[in-house]
Amino acid sequence: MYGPRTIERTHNSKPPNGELVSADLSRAIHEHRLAPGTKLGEDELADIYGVSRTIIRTALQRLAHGQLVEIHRNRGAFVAKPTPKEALEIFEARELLEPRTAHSAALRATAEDITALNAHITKEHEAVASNDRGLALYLSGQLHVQIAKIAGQSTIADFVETLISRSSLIVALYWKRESALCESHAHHSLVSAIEANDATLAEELMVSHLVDLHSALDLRDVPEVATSLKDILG
Amino acid sequence: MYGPRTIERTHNSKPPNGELVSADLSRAIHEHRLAPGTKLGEDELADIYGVSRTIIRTALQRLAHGQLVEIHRNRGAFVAKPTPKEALEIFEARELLEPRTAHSAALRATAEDITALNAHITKEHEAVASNDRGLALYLSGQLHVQIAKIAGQSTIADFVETLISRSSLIVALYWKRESALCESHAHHSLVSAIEANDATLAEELMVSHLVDLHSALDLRDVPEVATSLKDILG
DNA sequence: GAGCACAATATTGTATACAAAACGTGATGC
DNA sequence: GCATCACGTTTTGTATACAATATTGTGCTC
Repeated sequence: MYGPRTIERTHNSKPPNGELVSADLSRAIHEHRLAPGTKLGEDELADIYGVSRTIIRTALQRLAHGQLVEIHRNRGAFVAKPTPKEALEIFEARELLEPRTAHSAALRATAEDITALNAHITKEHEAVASNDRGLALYLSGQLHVQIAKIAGQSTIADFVETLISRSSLIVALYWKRESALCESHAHHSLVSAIEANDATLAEELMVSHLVDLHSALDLRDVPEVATSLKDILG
Repeated sequence: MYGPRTIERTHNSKPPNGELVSADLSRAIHEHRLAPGTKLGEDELADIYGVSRTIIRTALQRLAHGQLVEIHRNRGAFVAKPTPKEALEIFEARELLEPRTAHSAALRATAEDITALNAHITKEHEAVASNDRGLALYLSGQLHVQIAKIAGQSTIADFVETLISRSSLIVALYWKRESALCESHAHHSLVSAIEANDATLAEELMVSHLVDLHSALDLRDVPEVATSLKDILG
């Protein structure tokens, strides 16, 4: 089992459009409520969100572009399942981009940025404390996104955002130790370095943090989590 | 004037789907047949391509995700018009990613890769010789994409691809000298370095090539190219 | 009973119909 | 003369209907 796989629409008064639906699905994937390989049927989603397939379709296409879902023609949409090779590439890309964003962020961070980062860390702690593994995972990724945005290079921040999203899938598939998110410490010292405007230290901490994450993956095994039998036996 | 703004569908037997339409539009933007700011009306495009608005819509959304077009809710889709700030960011991102791809490409290039690169260069020369500025521009960008793909990091290659696309818009808006594409030389020496597996040289050549391109832009002026009067006077 | 052909079903792809929002035009009032 | 408002037109947003393709189930043949 893999925990609840339900998607629930938040009870907003307004009918959701494609953007909202994709955001909601994206969040569900981040939080591991939707496992890699899960089929995302259009009619099913249309029922859940109370909209027509038109909306669902645009949402799925949006997610497909971010490579969070794979769309196979005439076969439907599935939560993406990065291969070990792709996983490796994604982490290599992160190791290329993120140290630089940490460096820039340390140089550019304003007082409000620092406040926001610390608030974020607090929320992370709360999520861990209340055993909400999904939320903790999501927030953990979002901290990296936030740092990239502070760096003030929105183009690269966008890239980092997609890498973080896909990393969530990778964690779902290849994470080694069940002990899991002991990374709060890393995040805390990273934010401290940014707060102190110590760019070099921030960069180094980011490198080692990413190496840590990377080394906590087991990319040698082919993952067969929650997939069709055909994939396993084929 | 800005050259012909027509979009023409290639006479293929099969009716085009969203992917084909977006590829066609993308190419038209690359080749500067569609200027930044041009409105892309759905009905108009549906007529041109002989499909329903459904297809056009998915194509436009796809392009919007790649930031080649901007979609304003209830107002329609327009060919994107990067600001000077965005243009700067895009070139900074290229300067971060592409030297590394050139380096890796030099190490990894196979005989077939080299053949393809040289064939590409030949096509570039032909385009320049036949005064097909649009095609020359397109091919010029594609060489960078090809190098990124040879580097074998598909994630980063995707990033480079979007950066190249957007660079085409930037050239349309901010290119300084009309003399233009004297870069054939740069491409030729770059490919030679890759062919010789000289990674360090390839990286250096890429850096200087990008600096060259970058310095050929005039990012201080706010561009008002081919826009509606309202934009200018608003 | 195994394998295959074919029909029934379900799901996606595309086109169209309808609703809502923005735009343009022209009349009206100051 | 200018601004403003109201109406009609145009264009986009959403839902639904229909077509095409894949999947599943059934029965036939060997």
